[in-house]
Amino acid sequence: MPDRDLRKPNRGPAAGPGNRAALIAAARDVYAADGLTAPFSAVARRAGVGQGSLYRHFPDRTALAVAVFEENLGDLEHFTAPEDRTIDDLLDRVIAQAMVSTAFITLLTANPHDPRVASLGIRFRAVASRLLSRERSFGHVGEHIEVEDVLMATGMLATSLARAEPGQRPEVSRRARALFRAAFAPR
Amino acid sequence: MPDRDLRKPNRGPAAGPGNRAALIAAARDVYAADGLTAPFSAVARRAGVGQGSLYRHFPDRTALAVAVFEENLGDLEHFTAPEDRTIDDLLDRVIAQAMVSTAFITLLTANPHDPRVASLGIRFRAVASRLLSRERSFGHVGEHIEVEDVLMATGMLATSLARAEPGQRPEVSRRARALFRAAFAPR
DNA sequence: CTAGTACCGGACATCCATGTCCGGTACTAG
DNA sequence: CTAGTACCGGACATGGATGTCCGGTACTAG
Repeated sequence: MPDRDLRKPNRGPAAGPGNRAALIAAARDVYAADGLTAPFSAVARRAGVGQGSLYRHFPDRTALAVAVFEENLGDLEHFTAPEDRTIDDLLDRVIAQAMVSTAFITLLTANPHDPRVASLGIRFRAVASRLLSRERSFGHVGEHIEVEDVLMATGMLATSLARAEPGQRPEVSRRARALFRAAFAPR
Repeated sequence: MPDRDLRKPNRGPAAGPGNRAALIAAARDVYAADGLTAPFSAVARRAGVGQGSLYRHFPDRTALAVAVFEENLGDLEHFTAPEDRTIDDLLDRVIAQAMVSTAFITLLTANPHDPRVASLGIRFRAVASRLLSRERSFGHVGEHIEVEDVLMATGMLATSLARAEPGQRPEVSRRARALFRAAFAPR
């Protein structure tokens, strides 16, 4: 993608629909660097786009965040598609995503009421549910474990990672993983 | 405590050191209602005290928060003092405090770097450590569990409660408790 | 009573994020 | 070439939080 000419203050409609993609990419960076609560306008600045274009494409921050993390959810769905995936794998993948940015789970847990966010939450729940029912049928997971437990675990895991210093994250995830593995094990 | 005469805009030094206590009490209410990030000035308003007095007694929000939650920590220390207290009891007490306000754990986990907060954290850790070593000696807790695991569990527990709707908190705490009990059990 | 002191309350200046609005530009059609 | 359109960038008005500053009041000492 060649840089657009930034010398003139106003470049007109030439920027085209690429602006939307640029905003999403910029938002991903900004969220990773400063968290989900970073100033909305910082996204526009990072994208090299005017405030107006930002609000034209995304009326509020949730709209943008959902657009960004749609992609994360797609990754999770795709990753857990194979028949032999486990809850452990899911946790791994969540950790991997959280290493880059914890904003996704922050979004899911911070305001699950918003319908747009809720739809992501439902899809995430479906992923967890599918993995859980299969693992239970194999006896790899205790009968007493419910989907809510898996959701709680992923939420706690990601939240802990979000809070931890980046340098501490491997240690945190290791510890949390051990804790939840023990908790999920058949009695 | 009789209400002070609020008709005149300025009451002079008569208010005395009672202002400090009033601010701490007000802060406790405000934190419980709106969380730790409530406007600092809201505390002054709630206490019926001027902005000036607020900043005179507490140069920044951390100073006030530490003063407020000193009391919570004292409660935990006192509660876990008897010889027969367990980690389960500690979790219970944390839950009980979190039902009223989750701001305490929010403070501990949100900025553990501040030396004033860190000193609270160290005392909390001491409480957990004492309980853990005793329970391990009884074989009530797995040998593989370390203090960090207990701290992580309390942090996760309180954070989950903080995020949950107040109506959902009993359910959340029940579920989280079950999870951690299983995780801590001897193998 | 009077002068001095210590402390109080709240106005206010400052800063930052938000969301709107508009002059201006690039493209399109005729 | 010209007129019209769609869209862009960034200035700006607004609102809220923060921390400072000062006129004023209650108490104390002489």
